[in-house]
Amino acid sequence: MNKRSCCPIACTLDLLGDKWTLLVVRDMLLGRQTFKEFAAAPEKIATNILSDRLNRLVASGLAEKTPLPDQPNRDAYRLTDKGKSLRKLIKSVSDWGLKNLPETEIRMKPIKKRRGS
Amino acid sequence: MNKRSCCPIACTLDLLGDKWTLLVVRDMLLGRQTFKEFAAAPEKIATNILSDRLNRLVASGLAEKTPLPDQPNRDAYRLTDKGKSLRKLIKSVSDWGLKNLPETEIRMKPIKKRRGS
DNA sequence: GATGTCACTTGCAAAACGCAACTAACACTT
DNA sequence: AAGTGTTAGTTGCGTTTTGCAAGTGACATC
Repeated sequence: MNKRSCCPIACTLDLLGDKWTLLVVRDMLLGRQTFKEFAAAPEKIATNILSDRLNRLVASGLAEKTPLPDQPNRDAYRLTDKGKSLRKLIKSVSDWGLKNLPETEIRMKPIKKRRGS
Repeated sequence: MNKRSCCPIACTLDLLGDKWTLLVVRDMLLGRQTFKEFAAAPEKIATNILSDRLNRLVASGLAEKTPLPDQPNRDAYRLTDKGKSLRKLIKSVSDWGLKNLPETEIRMKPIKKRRGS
């Protein structure tokens, strides 16, 4: 995508500024790894959008896709270090929402670790 | 808009999750107030989008619109306290961009205060 | 009276989104 | 071997949102 300006806010929004990308990153931070797990989030993302967002995250170096060894034709999507560095940003978003938007609460739980994570 | 879930991240994205809203808030934090000033940002927002985003910010209580006393038919858009509380979130976005995206830098300057601001 | 500025609105084409249906690859059951 | 189920998508298509250019109305200035 072409940059709109050199502003770090504008450039970050070029990458993450939509309604779904950060939610996928949120789920990755909570330990979710497979297509099915992301699709099971309470927001009900459409599968074509999810597919697109996962590909973009990989293309931009925020996540990487690796085959799950024990299950054939299944891939795990995991955050790279660059992707993990979004934790603070997401915390800020979450904190602002909790403080300023009524009826928001944290309900999603981290997933227990699995082999290879 | 209907909430997608009770997650504070999802709800915040319902409000701010697009490519333009946070840039307008950024400009407001830098002291910009009028339609023309927002339209002059380096990202070249289209006027119909700008008009829509200003109305949404007012509707959601993040900004308020007041007539400029000295200039007829001109309005100033200013952040409410709720809107100003986005400063930390925007700082996180900016910090992440500066650290992780090449060729980003802070170039925009705060505007000198004017009467009534 | 003509021109310019500001804050929009309108029209229209292009892109993104949302939903449902479909497919390919493999596993599991009978 | 055939049928069923699960996973991870893709495809089609109608709706919504965006982007761009042009137009409008109110006022100010020349």
